[in-house]
Amino acid sequence: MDWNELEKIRLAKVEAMRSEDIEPYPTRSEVDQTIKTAIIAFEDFEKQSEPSINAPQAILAGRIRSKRVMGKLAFCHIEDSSGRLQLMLRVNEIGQGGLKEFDERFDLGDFIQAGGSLMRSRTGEITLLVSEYKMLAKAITPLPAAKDEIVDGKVVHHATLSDPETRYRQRYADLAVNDEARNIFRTRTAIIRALQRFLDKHDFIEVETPILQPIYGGAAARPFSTFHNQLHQELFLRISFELYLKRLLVGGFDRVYEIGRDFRNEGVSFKHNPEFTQLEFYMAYADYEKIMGLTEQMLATVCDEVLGKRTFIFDGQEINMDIPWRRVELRQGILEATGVDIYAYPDAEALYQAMQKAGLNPKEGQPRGKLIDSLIGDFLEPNCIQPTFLYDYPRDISPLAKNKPGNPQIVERFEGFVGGMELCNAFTELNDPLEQEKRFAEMGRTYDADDEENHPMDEDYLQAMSFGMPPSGGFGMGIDRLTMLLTGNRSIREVILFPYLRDIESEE
RNA sequence: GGGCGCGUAGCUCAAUGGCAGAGCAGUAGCCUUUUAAGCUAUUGGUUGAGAGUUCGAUCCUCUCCGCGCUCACCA
Repeated sequence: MDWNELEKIRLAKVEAMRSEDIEPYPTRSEVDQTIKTAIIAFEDFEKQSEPSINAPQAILAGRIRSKRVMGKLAFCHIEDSSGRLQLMLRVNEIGQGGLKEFDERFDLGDFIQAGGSLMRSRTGEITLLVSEYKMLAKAITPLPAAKDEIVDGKVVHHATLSDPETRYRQRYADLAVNDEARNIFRTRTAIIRALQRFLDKHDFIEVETPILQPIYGGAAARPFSTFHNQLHQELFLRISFELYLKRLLVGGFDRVYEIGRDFRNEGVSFKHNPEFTQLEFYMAYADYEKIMGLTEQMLATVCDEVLGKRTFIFDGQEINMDIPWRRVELRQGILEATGVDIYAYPDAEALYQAMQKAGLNPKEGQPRGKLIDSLIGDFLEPNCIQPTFLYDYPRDISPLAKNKPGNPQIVERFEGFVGGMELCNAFTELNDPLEQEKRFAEMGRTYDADDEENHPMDEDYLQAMSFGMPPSGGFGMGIDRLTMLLTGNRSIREVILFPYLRDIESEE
């Protein structure tokens, strides 16, 4: 490794410690509690009507985040994942040598273990008066944070790491230094737990299905492909879980869900990561109406449990997740927004002409479904700031959804929009194997033969359907998007620990 | 992939076609209740990479790399 000047100075400190038989990376620590438990213990001690003479003792460990040495006395703050605490080191307890050692060998970013008794400093801050300490792990590279200040209990950063590229590439440094970043991922975990609790409570079971698949499907997207060396077989990374989860409905699991990673070989942007996390669930004997209700309930519950309230701010707007959501029939929504009645134009050419007449600048050569998709994206989605369901979709873009009785052109499908973003997608599942086979074939005709979004015919899936699948409702939702909403982030990179970034060309 | 913008010390940022600066961090001191500690002194740069214009380029031009925003594709 190439070390810079600051790092060489710290390496010299490591050498100096080793030369005195002090291990800068000891194998074990004698920590006996977290910072949080120590603070609580001290507060309890103070509350006693007749305080015992001896203040609570603690051996704590954490990363040094600030350091103030003044002659015969030093303060520093250490941080573990439970919180932050001030240490006070005095020659009275640790001697001249002990303080000098701390001053000369310990830097911001180092992990330290400190034992002593808890007290309050003159300014009233709970502080560990240190009687013994040791290095737990020396940091060679300085953390990028300059300094933090605590104002009214809130940490204020001064010139901290803010360059987005460095924050994503060196997420460890970002997390070590930026509390807000850590909180985003705590929230993300809390969201997933809340979803699992909700679904578990509703008698769903969580399952795992293959990520490597011989045939991809369940969504319109280009896959990543890979190769099994020994089997000499091309495999795809899944683009959805749908087809496998529905096989489980055939198998007799009436309520299943999976939370996991999907992979789509598409453009990368602040909205799109090549791998992203989805929740899909399938519920036997439910239809899309029932799923709509469950969706409202589920997301309201997640808000309650994660945020403690139903409202949050996203992109400057307060969003209210109370039940019920606004419901807009797709045809009606498009008619009101653009004046185009999609039911009046049953094929791509007619719809294209109508859109052109309405001055909407449609793209040429698109199948009808894609044209309708673009109407949704351009004219409906941006206006769905408050939670909204669009429902009843054209069958062209929904090959796995069931027809609405009495209207063969429409399927029972809805999408949920929040904050101007598509959040979820659900439908009454098509369970007629013959109809499904027809739909797969239709897709093959609709798209060019070389269109990678073409749904490959999945014979085994049809085989499964032919055993009989109960009438069911299915649901899919982007966890990253939900996290973006609930943490108020417009960029997906803020809510993925290690977002995809281009390789930096090595300078060899 | 297209368009626009950005890239300067470890971090956050200045600056100028003429010797590249500040705060914090670092280093050496002083300092026994600080918390952006303070005071004194001080180190630190291939200005993203490469080429061009120029007496002289960090600045102007071009190419490349990366990031951000945006459009396209999608979730």
